[in-house]
Amino acid sequence: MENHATQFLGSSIMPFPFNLSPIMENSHVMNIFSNNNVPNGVVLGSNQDIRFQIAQVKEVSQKNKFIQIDQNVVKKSGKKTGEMKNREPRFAFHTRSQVEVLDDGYRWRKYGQKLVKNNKFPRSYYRCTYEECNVKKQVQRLSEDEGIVVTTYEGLHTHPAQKPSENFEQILNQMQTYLPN
DNA sequence: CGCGTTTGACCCGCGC
DNA sequence: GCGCGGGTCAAACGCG
Repeated sequence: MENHATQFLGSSIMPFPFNLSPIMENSHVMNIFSNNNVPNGVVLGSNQDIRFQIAQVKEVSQKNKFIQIDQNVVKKSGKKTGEMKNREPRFAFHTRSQVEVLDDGYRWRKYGQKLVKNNKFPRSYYRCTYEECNVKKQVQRLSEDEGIVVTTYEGLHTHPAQKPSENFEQILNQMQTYLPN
C-alpha cells in the first residue's frame, strides 16, 4: 500500500460514532477511510483547509482479521465468546493537526498509553465515559510525518454527544444520504 | 471530593 | 513453552 494511506478493514456498515463538525472546526481533516483502500468514497466537502472523504464499509471476509495502518499490523481483539460476526465496527482517519485529541463532542477517559513498534510516538487509548457506552478510540501520531494524527474509532455510541453542535444534524443528514441503509 | 491522567503490571494471542 | 507486541487494568497521583 502507499506510504501514508490509512487502510481500514471493518466488519459492517456503520454510522459515524462521533460528531464531525467540531473536528472540522478544530483541525484539518485529511481523509476518512473506512475500508480497503477504497478511494471510492464520497467527497462531502472541501476547501483549502478541509478536505474529507467518506468511504463505505463493506462486509469483509472472515479472513480479514487485521487492521493495517501504514506498516503497522494491529490484531483485532477476538471476543472470548467466539462471536466472530459481532466484531465491533472500526474505522480510522487521518487529520493534520497540532493537537492529538480532537474535540468530537464526546467525553473520553484515557485508560492506557503504549509505545508501538516502528513509531517514536506513543499510542493513546480512550474510552467513552458515558455509562454503558463501550466506544473506544485510539490516537496515534505518525513517526514519518508528525503532522498527521491517526484516530481509530471502535464501536457505536448508544447516546447523543454530550457537547452537541449546531450544525451536527445537518452534517449527519448529509452523510446519511450517502450511506446505504 | 469527583473525575481524569499516568504508568507499570498484567493478560493474551501469535510466531518461533 | 517462551518471548514479543499490542491492549487493558488499576492504584497512585493531579487538579479544579
